[in-house]
Amino acid sequence: MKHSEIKDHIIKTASHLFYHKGYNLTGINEIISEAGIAKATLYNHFKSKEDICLAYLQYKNSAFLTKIKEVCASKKKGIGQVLAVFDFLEAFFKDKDFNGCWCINTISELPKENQRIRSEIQQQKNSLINFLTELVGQNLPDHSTLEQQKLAKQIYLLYEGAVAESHLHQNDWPITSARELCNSIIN
Amino acid sequence: MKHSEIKDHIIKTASHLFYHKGYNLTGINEIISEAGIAKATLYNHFKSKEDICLAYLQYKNSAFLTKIKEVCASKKKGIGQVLAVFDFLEAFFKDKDFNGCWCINTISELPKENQRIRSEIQQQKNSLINFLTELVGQNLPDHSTLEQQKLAKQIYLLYEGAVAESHLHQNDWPITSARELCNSIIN
Amino acid sequence: MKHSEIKDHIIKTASHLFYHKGYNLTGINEIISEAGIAKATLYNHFKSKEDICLAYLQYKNSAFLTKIKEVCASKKKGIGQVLAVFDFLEAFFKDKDFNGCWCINTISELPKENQRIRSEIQQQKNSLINFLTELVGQNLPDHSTLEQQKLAKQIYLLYEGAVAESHLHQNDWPITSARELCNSIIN
Amino acid sequence: MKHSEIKDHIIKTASHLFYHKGYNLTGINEIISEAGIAKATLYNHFKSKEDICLAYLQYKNSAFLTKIKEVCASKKKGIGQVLAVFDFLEAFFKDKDFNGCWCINTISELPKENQRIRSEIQQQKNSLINFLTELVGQNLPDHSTLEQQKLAKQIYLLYEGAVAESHLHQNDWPITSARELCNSIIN
DNA sequence: GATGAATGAGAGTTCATTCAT
DNA sequence: TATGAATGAACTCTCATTCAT
Repeated sequence: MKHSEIKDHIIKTASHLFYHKGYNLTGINEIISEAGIAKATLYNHFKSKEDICLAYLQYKNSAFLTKIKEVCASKKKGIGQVLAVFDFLEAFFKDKDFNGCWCINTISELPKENQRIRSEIQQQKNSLINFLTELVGQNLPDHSTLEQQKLAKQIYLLYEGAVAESHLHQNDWPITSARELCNSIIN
Repeated sequence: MKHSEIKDHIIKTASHLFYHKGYNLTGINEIISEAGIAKATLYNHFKSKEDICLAYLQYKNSAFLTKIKEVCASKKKGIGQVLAVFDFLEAFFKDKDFNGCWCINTISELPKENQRIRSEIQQQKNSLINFLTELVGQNLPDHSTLEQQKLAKQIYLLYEGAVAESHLHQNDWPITSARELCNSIIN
Repeated sequence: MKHSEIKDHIIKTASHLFYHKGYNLTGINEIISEAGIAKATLYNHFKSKEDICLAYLQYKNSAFLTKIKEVCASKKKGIGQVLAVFDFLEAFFKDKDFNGCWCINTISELPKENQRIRSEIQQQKNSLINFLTELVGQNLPDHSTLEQQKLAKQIYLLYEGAVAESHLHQNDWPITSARELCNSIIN
Repeated sequence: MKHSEIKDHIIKTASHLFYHKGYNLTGINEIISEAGIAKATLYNHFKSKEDICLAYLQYKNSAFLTKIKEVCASKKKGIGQVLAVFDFLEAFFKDKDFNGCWCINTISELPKENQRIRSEIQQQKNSLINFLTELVGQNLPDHSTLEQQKLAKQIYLLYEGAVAESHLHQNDWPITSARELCNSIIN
């Protein structure tokens, strides 16, 4: 395995564990034994557990953005492309891999002082808002830019609420509910 | 101090620490040193750390429900009483004690297997939905019962989203945004 | 309940726990909750856990001597009365309450320095040897006093081995085997 | 020090403490400070205290079997080789390291539920019975196989009784007594 | 005489990280 | 570069005993 392949392998292994068991509840030992590497090898690729956390967040977000954009693009232009974010979420929720939002999960586990992770998470959320703003811009051209921005934030709020609550209640009604509400404001 | 006073004292101390530092990052040692009691004293009052966690959640929720009901009741009957949940949240957010939702924070830190805490949290969220349903029922009597229930869930989603996102972004725009969206659907 | 009745109640409760769970593995809390008394009440009757241990040993030994003498006395005079110690043991072993020898069990759990308990146990064992010496003296009068003493000690050894090994192997072959060997030396 | 050397070092240190102070009365802290290693180092070599206990029992038994076989083999073939088990015991008793039987001592300290340790101990005892059966088979060839097995079990009982009682009474008369009785049944 | 709340000391175990090889 | 052994600090929890009431 090449150097970067090992790193990828570590990130994937750690991501699965962090996402499903939680950051603090996943030990370094678990990561290395799952990844089948030596402890020092892990520390050759990452300075600390926190660095792996950062890589985990980026890995998750990157895959997420790719997928959600894909799903939206697959729909016919117009309102449907906007509502597609909830179609994506519905599928995401039904996937056995679903365990809520990695950002929310992670931020809850870290001390307030940890600015490094916190700002990464804020950036990720901003990138989602940006995507939604573009999506609204492209598909609801009749609204003013200001209104588009306002709508994007509201959809973002609905999306975030739906992720968290479908996870918490283990039920997809929050997604349905958010979708309906979204539909009513973009018509 | 009487038995129950000590217990209350422990709950308050632990609650502050759990809420602000996180459950896993708060050690028993920190709780006892902050509370000024011996370790065994704590364990005379609580069987385990998890039991303290449960008491913490209940303490938080109880205070929360009291306060939000108070704020809503203080407004003039009608739409205002419904929107008041966001007034409450605005004040909550501005309080220096604000650190997001204790339920969301806590559930992120616990293993999936922990059904005891998870179901407490689900119950708390359901009690909020129930409150919102009553609130809508009393203040928006023109809607059908079914529509009232749907509205309550949507407001719940907006509220939850606003809590999480104002916390995450350290900014109150999500509250304002949720309030506006709420306003638009109840008019 | 009278003072001495409470004491008896504590001894019986503690004895059951000590005998079945072991001395160190039985906590004071377990004793009081099982006995239904307050912690300080226990300490009003016993200076320390060690004192309860002493009372436990004496309680066990006293009941044991009474019973074994009873069983032996119930047999027709002669060899049968001697072999009856193994009849007693057989019945003891089959009792669901059987958990080996309290003396051996207890001495294994205590530091060498604890002379108080150790000498109590040695006394108990000597009282058993004395009983066996009497038993042999009364039932095997053809042997010399010296031979009787030697026989008594050998029977004691066989008895002790049979108790320990039937307990360890959870099987009564050691009792049968000891009985046979005993039979062969007293004929 | 190599990995296995450290492990051996831990086993030896723990064995000495377990055997002389008892399993429950020996803390992990005592083992590590005596062994001069860090706590986590110990837990890198052993999963739990119970695992160290198992290694202790095996270490003791292995040394015991080696030694007793050696002593028996050193005698001239015949009755003497059988009686040699008590010669071994006599020497064992006189050794300042003598503290009774590790199996009996340990089993007394453990909860009934601990099948892992209990079965190890039963195995060890069975291996002793097997050795005695071989010994009798080789040195008392005139007896039938059945009689040999019966004899072996009786000698086992005598041996076990002698170990426990010499330890309890801190006197070697039980060994002498057992030896004589053994002598009388194999002639 | 009876209570139950409080305690200091210590239990076994796990953690992320480092370092010599 | 890759390793695995070693670590100090922290973890949750339990113990027998005491003391004010």
